[in-house]
Amino acid sequence: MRQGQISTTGHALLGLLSFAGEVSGYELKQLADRTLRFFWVSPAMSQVYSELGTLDRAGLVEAREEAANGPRPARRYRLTPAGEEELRRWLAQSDVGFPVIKHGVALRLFLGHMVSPDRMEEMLQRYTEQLEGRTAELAQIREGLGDDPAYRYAALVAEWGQRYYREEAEAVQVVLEALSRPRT
Amino acid sequence: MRQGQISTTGHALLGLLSFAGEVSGYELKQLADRTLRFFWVSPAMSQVYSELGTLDRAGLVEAREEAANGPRPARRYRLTPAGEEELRRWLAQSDVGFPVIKHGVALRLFLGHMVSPDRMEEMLQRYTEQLEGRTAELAQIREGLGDDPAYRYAALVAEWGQRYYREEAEAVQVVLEALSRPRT
DNA sequence: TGTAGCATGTAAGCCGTTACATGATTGA
DNA sequence: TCAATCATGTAACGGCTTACATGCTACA
Repeated sequence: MRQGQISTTGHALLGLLSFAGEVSGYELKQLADRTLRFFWVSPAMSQVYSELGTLDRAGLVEAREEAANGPRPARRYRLTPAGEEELRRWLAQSDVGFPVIKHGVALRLFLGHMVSPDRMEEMLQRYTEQLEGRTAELAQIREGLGDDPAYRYAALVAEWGQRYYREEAEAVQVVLEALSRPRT
Repeated sequence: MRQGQISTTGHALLGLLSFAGEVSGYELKQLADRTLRFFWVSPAMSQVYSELGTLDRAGLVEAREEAANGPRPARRYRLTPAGEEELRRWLAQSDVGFPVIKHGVALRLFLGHMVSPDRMEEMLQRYTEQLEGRTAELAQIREGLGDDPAYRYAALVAEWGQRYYREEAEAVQVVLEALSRPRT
């Protein structure tokens, strides 16, 4: 029942459970891949399991054992009242750091004096393609949310993400143009 | 002389040394705070020192001991030819992952169904202010770079960053407006 | 005289990943 | 019958942070 030692990712999983009702570790990971991935990090499968263990020991989630078909039990987890309380407390009190970005493309552009122009252009082009892929994924997710008020906030975040990807694509075009101009 | 075990942050520091000439660990950290921080992560002081140790043992940087004023020697590091080679190799060959964002504001917006409207608005307002601060910092850095071709790429990254902060601020305004409208 | 900045490091520990281990079910 | 997907976990380790330890110099 000790707390304060739950990580942000732990709280994020708690948050997913507040939507999801009762899910297995496996399903929780899939949900994270469709949501958290876009604005946080989708934890590895193994971390989902270990985090659920921690949350369970802290009394913040509850496991229900299903008919074990195999050597290990099949568990489904749901939020406990204490878990919901902790989540609300964390949302109300934790301090919100400025976003941290690990942007490999920007890092390599910054070190452009050591990269061949061809490689640089290829990298930026590839990033543009990846952005298109992500935009498409996110558009599909946004569509799936519809205008159901239950997903109001998820929809806002998805729209924010789409905006961001669009802007990134434009910024990359600006960089490509600047690079194609001979330097003064 | 073993390599392939240098982390991305290690390579980023190698990259900073390719600009900086010869610097102390302390100066390298300061440089990282003015550059890496905006698109990667500025490593903790202690990590700068341990990373320099690793790079030294790998022959990628070279330390020159200065008159030790105190119990510990004062070291200044510079890139070796092997270090420059490794940096070029890494830039040419390493695969560039899609950027990873840990966006605490978006995470909390996503969980908006558990946050009071007041707290949410306060959080978004605060983020706007932080964005203004960052924008000002970055504007100053961009100015300092001038149009010196040596800082061509740094300038491009700084401009990209400014664009990004501006867009984030606009996106937050859109969210605030959406939240202030009564839901359908 | 005390505090901020310059300066270098070690130790402990958290967060998270990859690799490994195991097995059932479903469909091509 | 083979591969993919569902499903649950352990072990080892990397990367990074915070806390701690130490001491000089300049300045208010």
